[in-house]
Amino acid sequence: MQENAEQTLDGLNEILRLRREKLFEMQKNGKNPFEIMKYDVTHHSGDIINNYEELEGKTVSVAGRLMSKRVMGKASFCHIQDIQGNIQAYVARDCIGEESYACFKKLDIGDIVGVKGEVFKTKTGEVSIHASEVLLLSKSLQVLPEKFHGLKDTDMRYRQRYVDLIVNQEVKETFIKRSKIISEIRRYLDNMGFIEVETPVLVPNAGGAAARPFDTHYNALDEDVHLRISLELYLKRLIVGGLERVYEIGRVFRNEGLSVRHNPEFTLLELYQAYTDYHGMMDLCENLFRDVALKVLGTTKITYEGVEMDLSKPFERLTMVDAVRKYAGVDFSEIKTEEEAKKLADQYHIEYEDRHKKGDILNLFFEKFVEEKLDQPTFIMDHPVEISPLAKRKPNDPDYTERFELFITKREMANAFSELNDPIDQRARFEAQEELKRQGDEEANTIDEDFLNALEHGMPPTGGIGIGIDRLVMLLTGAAAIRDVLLFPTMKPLD
RNA sequence: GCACCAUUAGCUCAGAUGGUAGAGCAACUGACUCUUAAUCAGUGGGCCCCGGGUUCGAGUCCCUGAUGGUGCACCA
Repeated sequence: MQENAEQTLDGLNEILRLRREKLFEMQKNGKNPFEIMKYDVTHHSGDIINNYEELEGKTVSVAGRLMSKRVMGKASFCHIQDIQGNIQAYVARDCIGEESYACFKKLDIGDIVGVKGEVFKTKTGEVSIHASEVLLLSKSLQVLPEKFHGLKDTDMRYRQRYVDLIVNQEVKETFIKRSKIISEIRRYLDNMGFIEVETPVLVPNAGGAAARPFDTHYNALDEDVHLRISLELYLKRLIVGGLERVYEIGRVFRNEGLSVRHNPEFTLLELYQAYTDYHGMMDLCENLFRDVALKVLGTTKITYEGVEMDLSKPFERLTMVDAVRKYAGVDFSEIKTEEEAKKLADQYHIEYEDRHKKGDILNLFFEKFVEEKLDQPTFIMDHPVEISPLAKRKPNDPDYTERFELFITKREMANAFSELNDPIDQRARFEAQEELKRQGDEEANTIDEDFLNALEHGMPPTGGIGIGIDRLVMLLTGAAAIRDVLLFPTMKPLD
């Protein structure tokens, strides 16, 4: 077996060949690093550095990746990297023995090692471990990127995230922060009496949002199925079922383009709360953003791409009609018909399609003139009914709905409604969506009969909200691209 | 899907006007018992993204294609 392995050396470049040869040499001498089963780790790097007073002179053992090595004859320094960061070790021949020191000198950057020794400070004041033992725990056969410039090539950073995580510390911090954000959200909602649920990913009817789904086939039932595009319709069924407060943090899939803020699979939080409305959702959303920022960052003041904001200040609340009036100078409250709206769109050189109605035109004005202005946290409220097939109408203005979207740094961060619970109106809205689909709108919803059946059993008045977790993480970590907050973003295969 | 830009050593990058492919780090050999982008001396390392074309000659110019980045479109 080893002979086979050695034959594979032929095509390799010099550096890779040498590392494999080192490994085979060790294996021949009965020191196969891959036979090491465990190592007794007593401390992590950061704990030692932060608790130096207490640990000085004590013996500790750490384990991690060898990130640097400076050999000065019979004594050396190296850095070991673990989950918390780096710690220096001082390795002297006279302390670990001649044979061990010879092994140490053969270690490569990237090897996994265990170091045991006393905690001390060097002349220059760096907290270090005075090694009494250095063990190779696993061999690295690949070469890490250069220590000073690191790995910059975005293609390789995303495809080989493990390397990115090893050499770019801020990447590791981003993903640790992402994890904290999600656990703080869970803690916040759990404390409010929400229960976390899981609903189907493979669905016969991909509804609850305007998006093209991924299609696949379930062989055992010989049925075409889709990957979900939202969580909405199943969570509302649970409100009908009496669970009162539910949420799900889950992956959804939309068969659409990639961009700096779009990935075909992304993480959505949706929650539904019985006996409240979209005002309740606005308060909840605002408080949630604030609380998470405070817990994870220790402050509500953040800067994203040069935009400073303080999440502790009340978020601006503006209806879509008011926003268009404010930023485009166009007053849709005076527009009564589709014809008037389209004439206005012509004047402002806004392109629309035949099937667009008054509310669609208002939304086009919003997208063209308002979105780009919404840097500070702003709730845009009361969307037209045409673009809100799952939201309750405003009782005194049935062309509009009790809906809001939260915008921060020009990006939609959340979308919420007073949930439509009238099954007859809901059926009519679905039918309008199906008509749009017939007219060529590939993102329109289709009728979900079982969901309608659920509504017919009676759904309490309910507020619901969806929050894009990836974009929230981008905001709180300062990440410029969604790919920087996804461990393994979607990439085109190389072959 | 469209436009523009990029792709050169393991990594980060140079390579005017077409004329034998370069640096730093990493690696290898040697020296060195408090270094830290260690230092000093020496050595090796390349399908210049793939494929065509122009040319006496292409990393460089032209055309296909691949992958990535940015913007647009779609969308959250």
